[in-house]
Amino acid sequence: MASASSPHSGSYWDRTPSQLAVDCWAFGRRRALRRGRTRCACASPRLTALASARRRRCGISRGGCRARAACTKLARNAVTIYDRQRCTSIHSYRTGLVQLTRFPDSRQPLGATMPKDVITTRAKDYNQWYLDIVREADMAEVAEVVKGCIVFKPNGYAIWEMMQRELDNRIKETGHSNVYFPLLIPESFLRREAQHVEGFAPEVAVVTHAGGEKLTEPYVIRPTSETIIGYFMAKWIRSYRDLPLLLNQWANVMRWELRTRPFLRTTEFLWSEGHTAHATEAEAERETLMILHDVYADFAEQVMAVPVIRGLKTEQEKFAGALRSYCIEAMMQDGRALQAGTSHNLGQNFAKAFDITYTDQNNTVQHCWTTSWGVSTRLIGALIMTHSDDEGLVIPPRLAPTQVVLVPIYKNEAERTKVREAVARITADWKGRLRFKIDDRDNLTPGFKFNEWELKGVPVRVEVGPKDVEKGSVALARRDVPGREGKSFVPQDGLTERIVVLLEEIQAALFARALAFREQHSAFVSTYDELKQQIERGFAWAYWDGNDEDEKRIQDETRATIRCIPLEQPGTPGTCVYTGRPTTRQVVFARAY
RNA sequence: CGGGGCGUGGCUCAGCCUGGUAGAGCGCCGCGUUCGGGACGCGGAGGUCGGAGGUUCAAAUCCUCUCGCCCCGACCA
Repeated sequence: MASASSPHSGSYWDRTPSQLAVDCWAFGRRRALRRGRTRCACASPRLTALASARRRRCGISRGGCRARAACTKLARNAVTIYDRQRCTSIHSYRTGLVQLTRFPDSRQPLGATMPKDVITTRAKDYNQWYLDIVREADMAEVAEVVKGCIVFKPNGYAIWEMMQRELDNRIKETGHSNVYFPLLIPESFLRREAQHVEGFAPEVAVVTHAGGEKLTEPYVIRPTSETIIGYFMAKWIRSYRDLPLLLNQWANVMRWELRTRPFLRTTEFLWSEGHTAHATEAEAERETLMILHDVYADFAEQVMAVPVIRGLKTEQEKFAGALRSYCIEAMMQDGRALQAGTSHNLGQNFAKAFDITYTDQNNTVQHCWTTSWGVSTRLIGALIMTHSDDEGLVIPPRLAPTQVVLVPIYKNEAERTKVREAVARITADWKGRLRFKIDDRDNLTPGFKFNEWELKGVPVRVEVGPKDVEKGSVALARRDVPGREGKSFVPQDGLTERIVVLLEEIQAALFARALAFREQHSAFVSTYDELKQQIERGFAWAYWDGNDEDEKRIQDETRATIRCIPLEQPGTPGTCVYTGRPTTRQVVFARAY
């Protein structure tokens, strides 16, 4: 990805809207202008070419212009420069010698704000598109004062609250209780489980001082809570009658990542972490899978409209300290995989490390079998990258904090009164049935509001203007079909019912679209060459009978990993894509976030 | 930790090479005209130029140190 660097470098210019690209600007300070010593500087080969053509037309010899008159003339044909983020003019002299005017073939008026282009298109730069959505939909802001952290702004946090609500319901319905454990964990706790410490040690933050003194034992800021919860479970569980112990915690955790991206990977993130203890392995396994299916996959597909593949992680990819890790994997619009949730059967590893034991019916002391599972604010990233488009965020109706926005339209006081009455009548029965907002800000034009709500992903927009008041109609626009195409005019009668139906229709359409995308970008591969090609497009399904080393080698060579061994297997025999050995097991390869 | 870039009104950035009055657009505030897909005019407020030293009659600009952020890589998923 090119970086937005100084205006003198090519990359900066290459990213400005093409037909507006700009050519050259006079620089130098006023004193220089007074002395007639202004130079014209040009950037990027294309712009240089444009500028020299213009210079020829203006009768200026090479090397920029020195004379005052020439400079004025040159500048008159120049255009202002637009900055990438706001696409606003960043440089125009209104005084002095330099009067910037329109570039002849530019269709945009100078200085006017430029719509569109505030979001980089997906085709141009997927990475930048993602960041643009996060910023323009006002979901989060990079907290530049705290490395790798973000501020969850109201629009982003509201989505998290919706996720919390839905997940919390499911977690409680399946018998779990919420608890809260300390943020700080004695460093020694982490070391008790060998694989666990190996997995997390490099990325924990450690508190060494407090109260003005060095601590005798440092605390780590929890990267996850298996250890401290394990410690307390050991105290709480005495007999089989205390089992199963089913806990969930809503918390923040910290993992010191080197490379971060809003929501997808941040130093601190919010999540739900479940921790349970059971009497038998079978029961723990049942719990692990139940969470995967009934809580995580169900939430992802039914609420987020994100189709997921449920699978088992390979040894390579499993949680540090787990017996087995299961996951749900989703496909983003660039064909890369995103792990949207994990559920681990921890076996007796933590039970042994923390001495979590119980006395069974036969008065024998046994180690418990524990599980843990989690989903995080990363889901917000999954949401964005699954449904959103070049116009902005798209939120599925069941998850949308605001499902419907109503924009009243009027020119004068008389119209305003009429429209307002109609709006009151129309929305009378919305309360309790729809999550809605009425955008009655009167310092903004309707057009601006349409775009803004589209940018923010509200699923349905209703417009009510004077014409609608006369005709008894409204304009109804659906976000999953952006722009004017998604707009239709419908009668006010029965509108509420119509919207309720439409919301479900949008929900289903989003899921169907995401599923179709995933299918189009998935393929079965039988050779290593095919595998290499397919992971450029999306998911590669393949027979697999390799070992850890084979897997690592593939990752080094292709940057792709085995995302999971899907739980649904075809069951038919085939040959391993890498080793050629016969097997019935298929896996999914992909590049991952 | 290596390589690169950047710190100037709320935001995005000019100005620095060649030292001499702090600039623009957007945003914000006020008034007026507008309002069915990103409106416009006029007026206004707003900046110890990241920090500390140094050079100089004079530093946003030159020198030294320092702090911070971003990008690419390494790491992680």
